Amino acid sequence: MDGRAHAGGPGLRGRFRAQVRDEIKQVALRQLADGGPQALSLNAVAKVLGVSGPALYRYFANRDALLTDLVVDAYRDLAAACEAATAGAWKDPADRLRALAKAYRAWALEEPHRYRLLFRAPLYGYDAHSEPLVQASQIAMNVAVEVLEGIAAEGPVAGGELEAPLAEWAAGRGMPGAAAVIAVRATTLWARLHGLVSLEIEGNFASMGLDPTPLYEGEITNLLTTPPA
Amino acid sequence: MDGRAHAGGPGLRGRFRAQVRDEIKQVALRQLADGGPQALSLNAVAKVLGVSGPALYRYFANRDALLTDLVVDAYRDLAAACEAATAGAWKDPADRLRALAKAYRAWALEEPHRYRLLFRAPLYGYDAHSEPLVQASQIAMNVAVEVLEGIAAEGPVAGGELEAPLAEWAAGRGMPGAAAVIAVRATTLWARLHGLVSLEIEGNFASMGLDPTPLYEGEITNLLTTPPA
DNA sequence: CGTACTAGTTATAACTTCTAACATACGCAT
DNA sequence: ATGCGTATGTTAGAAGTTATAACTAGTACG
Repeated sequence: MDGRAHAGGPGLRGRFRAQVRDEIKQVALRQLADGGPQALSLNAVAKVLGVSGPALYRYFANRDALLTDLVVDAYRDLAAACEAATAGAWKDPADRLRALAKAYRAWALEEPHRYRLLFRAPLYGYDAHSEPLVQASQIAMNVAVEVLEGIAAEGPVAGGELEAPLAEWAAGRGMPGAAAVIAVRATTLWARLHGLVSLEIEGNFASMGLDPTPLYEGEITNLLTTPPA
Repeated sequence: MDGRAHAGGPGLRGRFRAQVRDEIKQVALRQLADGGPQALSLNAVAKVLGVSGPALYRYFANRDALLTDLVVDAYRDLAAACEAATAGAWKDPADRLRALAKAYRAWALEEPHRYRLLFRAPLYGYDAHSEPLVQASQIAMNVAVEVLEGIAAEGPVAGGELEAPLAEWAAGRGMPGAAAVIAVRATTLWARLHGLVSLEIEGNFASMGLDPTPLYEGEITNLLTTPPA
């Protein structure tokens, strides 16, 4: 309880700590890229970094903590990529939605191991969505919501059974203005994109010898012409 | 190279072998149910079965071989459940499609660990879809194709860019009659179901506090009213 | 009835995660 | 400038994993 600065603070030591954490995650990502989550070994990471085994436990409580951190980072990265692709001014909001879908797919294809990480129950023993993970996943949803809001604010105001819980959810996220319709469309969009991307990166389309690009276009067009709600 | 019967044949020894393999898989599934693929340990399985460690290697080449077997079984089970739910005579083929979606979702919710197994790259080092796995996954597709064939044989004959490869794929599967439209709809159906189911079993909907049932209904209805192609 | 093959055993190597006990070195406040 | 205290790294080791090797016992089949 003395006035000394601890490692969590912004002191020199804290900065070094953050830097090492990043280095560890970088190496871990490389190991994860070839071999999947199974192949991520703290020991191997330590060896690459030139330190010996248990040193890493000063930076991450355990292997799962490192994985969870990677998941959160991945959610942020995906959301950032989608935001970047949809930023700026757009004549046709429909084009903006298409750009969002394209960016989502592109990110997943570029780093399939990280995308896979997102949807694997992060800690099989724990609650599937512990707090930080829920928050991280919502970042991605926010982008979808924002893009869809620009498309059809004039859409049907919805009277479906989903309205109540979705309106509540929207309110809880600080966007009480967002109608339930938007939320329905956002989740539908997310589910469609995830379905296609997931099948694509697992090779299910490739094994059938077909390029799924038209399927993506079809789903987006469908969402634009006959939106749910 | 003598005339003796080997363990693979239908002899007494072969039957015993098959039975033990099944027992192993059963115990493995139980371990997999709580703890995920990470928690599946051959040693632990052996201990449960009352045999000691390396004995299991007489029945499965390695841990991944066992996992692959479980994946194939899961594909067959899922397909069987969908077939059973759509068997018999149906007045309205649309209802049959709804029954298919319901069965697909129900199976996944009943055994999320097995569903997760399906879409996890089975052997990270190998080709994502080695031959037996591709075959197994096609079983599930066949059900979707068959159901969709009954719905709108009169649908638009499709002139999209997907027609050529899909027709080829259909022909290669011994259903040259199936138009490319059907294949497009089948893959779209599969992707939509998988997207929703995947988000549901990972808790993404639950974390938002909403029941995705209407989303399923919406997607199926949409597929019926404005089918892709 | 004997042979050849199978199914089990133990021992062992090379890994893994993670804890404990200990040494060092460095930043911070005095 | 100097020393305290913390953070960081080290080695040792426990308990677990996959997987191989060498060996033993049993049994189905010709």
